Amino acid sequence: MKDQKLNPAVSGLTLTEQMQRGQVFAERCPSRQVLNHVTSRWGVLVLIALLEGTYRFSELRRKITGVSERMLAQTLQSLEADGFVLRTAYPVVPPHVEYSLTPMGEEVAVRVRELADWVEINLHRVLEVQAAQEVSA
Amino acid sequence: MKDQKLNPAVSGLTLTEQMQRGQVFAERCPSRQVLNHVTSRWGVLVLIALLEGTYRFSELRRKITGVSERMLAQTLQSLEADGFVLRTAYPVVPPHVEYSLTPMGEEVAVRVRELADWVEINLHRVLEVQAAQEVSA
DNA sequence: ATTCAAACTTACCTTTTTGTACGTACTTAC
DNA sequence: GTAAGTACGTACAAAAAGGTAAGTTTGAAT
Repeated sequence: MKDQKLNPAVSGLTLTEQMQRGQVFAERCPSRQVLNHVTSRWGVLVLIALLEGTYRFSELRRKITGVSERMLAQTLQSLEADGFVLRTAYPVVPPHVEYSLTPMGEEVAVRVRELADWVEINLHRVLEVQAAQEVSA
Repeated sequence: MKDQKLNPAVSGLTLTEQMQRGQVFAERCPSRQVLNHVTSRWGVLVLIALLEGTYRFSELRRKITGVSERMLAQTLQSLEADGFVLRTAYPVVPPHVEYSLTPMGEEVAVRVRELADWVEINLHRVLEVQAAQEVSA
């Protein structure tokens, strides 16, 4: 009931949400780990890529410039373990494996993409700040 | 005009945004670095914390359980360099320094918090998936 | 006189993450 | 018959991130 004491941007959360909120600040909360998976260097890019549709392993590798096979495999596995990515393997030779988002994966990916979009769109503002600080430094 | 070919979640972007989109997939794009700053282990937590208001260094340290002084200082510096965090030092002894979000910082932080909120609120779903996979593994 | 507190910085060391290179199994292309 | 493509696993090495502990500065409290 003392919601108004908080920053206005914080209001709009239900009581349940309020109670859940703040757990990330706790050291041992598993939410930190899940968050680390989706915000990991390659996790972010994989999620955004898969929002566009289904991709094969090597297609993803070509799309996400700079990932090693090892890292891509590892990232996909952790996202699969969290239930964000669906792996479909067709038992043919050469192997054919498709990756897509689960419904839950889409939900996170949308948020991740919004963040990435903001960064891309506002990148020039950040670069301006950085440039301005170099001068005054 | 062929927006409909894309995943519906992707539409709603302007042409300019469409053109900017995809730069993150390029290896050397600076947006990747900025993204790494805000999605870094401690960066996420600092941004969310500062959405609640202004904090002093040691207050942040107590709030974000598990950060070392070294990491907190480093994180704050990179966020300041990107123009997301405003550092205000009062020349008194002992030192008094306040950290808050710049307008630009609030914009990112809101997105970061939405992502973190989703994770916290849906954590149980993730844990259920993880538990189910352990059985079948 | 000694301790404490703030907000760091620095040196040193450990842990985690990431990359490189190679191996695998099988088939198609040259 | 040799190379290439597919989707990885694995060993080793380098790089990056992170932690620990100590030092700094100055005034106020004990």
